[in-house]
Amino acid sequence: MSSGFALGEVHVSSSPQERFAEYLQSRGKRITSQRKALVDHIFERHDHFDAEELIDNISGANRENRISRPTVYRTLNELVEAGLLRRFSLRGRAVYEHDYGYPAHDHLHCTICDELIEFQTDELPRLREAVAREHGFRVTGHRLIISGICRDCSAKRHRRQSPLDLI
Amino acid sequence: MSSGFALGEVHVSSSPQERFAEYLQSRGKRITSQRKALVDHIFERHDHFDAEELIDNISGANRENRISRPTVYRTLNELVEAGLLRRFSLRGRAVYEHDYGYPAHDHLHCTICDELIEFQTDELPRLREAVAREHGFRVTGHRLIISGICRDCSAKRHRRQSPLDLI
DNA sequence: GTTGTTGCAAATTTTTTGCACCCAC
DNA sequence: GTGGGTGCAAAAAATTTGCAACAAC
Repeated sequence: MSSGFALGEVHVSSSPQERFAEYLQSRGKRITSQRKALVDHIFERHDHFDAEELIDNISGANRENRISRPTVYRTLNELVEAGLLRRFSLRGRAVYEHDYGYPAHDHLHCTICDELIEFQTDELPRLREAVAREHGFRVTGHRLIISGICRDCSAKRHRRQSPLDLI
Repeated sequence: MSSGFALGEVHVSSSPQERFAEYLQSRGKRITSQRKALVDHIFERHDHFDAEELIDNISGANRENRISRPTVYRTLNELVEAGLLRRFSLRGRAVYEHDYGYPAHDHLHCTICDELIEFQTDELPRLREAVAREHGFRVTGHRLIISGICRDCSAKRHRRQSPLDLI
């Protein structure tokens, strides 16, 4: 997926690359090859990942143009700030997912295989607002994770589940 | 609040101390002064805390009978396993709350003052089951955190909110 | 007395930071 | 050319573990 940072183009429904470029420019930050490579890589496919995974994948793909661990962490923070990624915490470590061009959704988390399954319901926004109104709370977001055992793991084993349920 | 580990008593609606004692016994684990002190201290009042807070409080109260950091962590894990505490993650570190004698509830999290406000709704369990059924998922729990700005912080400042929204 | 527990120190894991060199603007 | 970025190594923060002394059973 080649994708330059086309700037000065249409400002409607831009790509994540363009959005990130706008964000960087608006802050006087620079568009570097590392940041380009990371955004491209991250938005090539939709799924959940953590910093370690990203570092491994990037290093595996571009052996000579590898990106350092600190830079990956710094860029992930910028992408969250830019509103392109969402971050949450699972088993005590940060997990990221696209927050761009993807409908709001929540997750089922299998405590056995660690898989995240997305689901969507229109009841949440309603509930969110109702609760917030009751408490004079100004909502900016929410995070719902339903934990349990997925269909596959239920079928595979009938052993005890992991005691480590750090959501 | 004095509270021994009265064993062999009624098995209905026992205290957290009793419940923990039962848990320990059932696993061949031992009832030690440290574990007693921790359970007593934790269930003296209802609120949210993290490991560091607990260590500070315990050390402040019992200067001579202080409890080491590793023991606090180990006991917290046991209390979670025993079903007496729930653990989740906020801003990248583990937060605990009672899961005993306290109705199921969820949280509003103020990203400014970091306060947790509890709320309760009977819609969640319904929603949870509906979603789970749809995905062949066996639910063991859930975690909903609605983030935003609480009434007080809204009143106090009209500045920007914290960019660090690691839920 | 046996076996699990504690405290210490050290290791691990995840993430951040200081700094000299480098590169986008 | 200049100010922000990168990579390195090292620090920080949170949590876990190995082990010898110790205490509950």
